[in-house]
Amino acid sequence: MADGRKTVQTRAKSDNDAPARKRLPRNEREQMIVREATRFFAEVGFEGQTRELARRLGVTQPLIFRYFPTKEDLIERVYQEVYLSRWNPWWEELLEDRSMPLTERLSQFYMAYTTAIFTYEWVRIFVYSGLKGVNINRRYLALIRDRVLKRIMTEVRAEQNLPTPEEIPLSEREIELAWGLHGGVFYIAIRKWIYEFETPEDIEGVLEATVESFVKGAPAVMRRLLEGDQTKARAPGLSLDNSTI
Amino acid sequence: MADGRKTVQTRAKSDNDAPARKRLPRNEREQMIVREATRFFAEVGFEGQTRELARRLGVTQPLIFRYFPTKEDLIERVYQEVYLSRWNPWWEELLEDRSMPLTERLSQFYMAYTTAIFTYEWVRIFVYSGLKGVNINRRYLALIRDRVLKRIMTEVRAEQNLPTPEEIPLSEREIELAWGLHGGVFYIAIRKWIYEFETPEDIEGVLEATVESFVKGAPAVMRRLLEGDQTKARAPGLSLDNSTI
DNA sequence: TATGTTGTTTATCGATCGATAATAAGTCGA
DNA sequence: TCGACTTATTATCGATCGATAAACAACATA
Repeated sequence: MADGRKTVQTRAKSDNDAPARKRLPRNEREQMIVREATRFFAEVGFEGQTRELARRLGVTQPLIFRYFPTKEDLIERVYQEVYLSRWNPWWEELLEDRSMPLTERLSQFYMAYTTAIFTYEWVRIFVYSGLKGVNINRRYLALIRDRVLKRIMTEVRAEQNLPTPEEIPLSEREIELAWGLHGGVFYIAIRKWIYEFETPEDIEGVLEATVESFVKGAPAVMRRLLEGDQTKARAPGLSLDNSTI
Repeated sequence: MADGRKTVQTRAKSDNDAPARKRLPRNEREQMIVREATRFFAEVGFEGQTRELARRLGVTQPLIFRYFPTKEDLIERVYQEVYLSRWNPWWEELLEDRSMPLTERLSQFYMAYTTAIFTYEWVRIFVYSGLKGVNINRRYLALIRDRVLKRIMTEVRAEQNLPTPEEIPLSEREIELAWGLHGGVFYIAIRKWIYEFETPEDIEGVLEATVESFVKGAPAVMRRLLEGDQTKARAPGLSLDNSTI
């Protein structure tokens, strides 16, 4: 197996599109490794073997360890590559731009958000690192909660002329309503990248419908919650309440 | 390492609660292995090593292979253990029991559903097998779509006196609305078991609020969709439409 | 108590893992 | 063109993996 390949080994595996590869500048080779490692670990998980990664790179396995002291260091770098600076501060401004209808804002936000992070690499590495128990995930969810969900619920309250969070703090139940929206959206990515199940080709239309349903459904629940009905009793005549006609 | 432990090895690891263990009946030992393997693989993934599993069981590693020819066979058995017959046919009847308000039905369904499958083992093994590309996940999601989501949307249509699926088939967009609800609910389990993030202690209340929001929000979107407005144009005056007052 | 059956352990194999050291080869400035 | 520097490969180590075979020990039966 190591016999007939020796002469060919100065080139890439010969079956692939990989170009000639010898002796790249340090930065270039490093980026190449990180990029391929990201794809590789996203596909097979962090137990993926350095030899297989090297094979995909068209280099030998010890070379990886000339760029990253340990495999764990490489993984850490992959985390940075995936998570770092995919967050767009403009999203937060967008959500509270009241010159625009709330439905429009939410649709635009989720279009921008999903466009940014609904990728094979991001979603799978996020789930893999979550299963592994890495801290990044908890920090990220806290970010979502504080910068997105709380903003959304604040805007829904404003839209309905309900008390501001300064007057009456957002309840856990209200945050959970927003989690319902956000989770429903993210579950599209899970269906696609984790379970490889069918997903709509027209994401934009689905997001708009989901957002519209949320904006029309959540306020009624919030009003009920804010009116002090914290019990588990269903409000009577509930199914009548939404027949606006 | 194999020295001082020899005499102690007839008992369990001695630091744990594991009782004396020698010479169990075949069935009993087999069940014990499957149960511990389920917990073990749910925790560390299917790359978890048979030696560590054996250590947790308080037996030697080769013993596992006297009950399961290969590790893959054991994993297959774990799949069965986790997925098999956790489906309750009564759920389907519940969803279409029109003597009950729809909100009530959906709340009861999701309470029953989450009680049945929101466990550490189920959720994590489901995600692990999904990442692995196992077929079970796609089959399961198809089950959810056909037996749950389509039923839900059929009932929402009936509630709103909209055409039945026999008259006008359910559109992909409507199914996606239901996926939004379902995904939002399942995301609670993901937050808890995959990301180890905070989740509400009062699941029932959250489910009721989420369901109520869905039942009040989805019909408006569906009416718009069924009235032929399939374009991406937002309906004018949308944010006014839901102010029922 | 002797004996056959079967659950369990001991010992070990071959493959594969991350990682290291030594060597080869490409590149650039003098 | 030659030597210093850097990139990359070869060869290999020690640990660990799933799996096998042989020896051991508990239990039922006579």
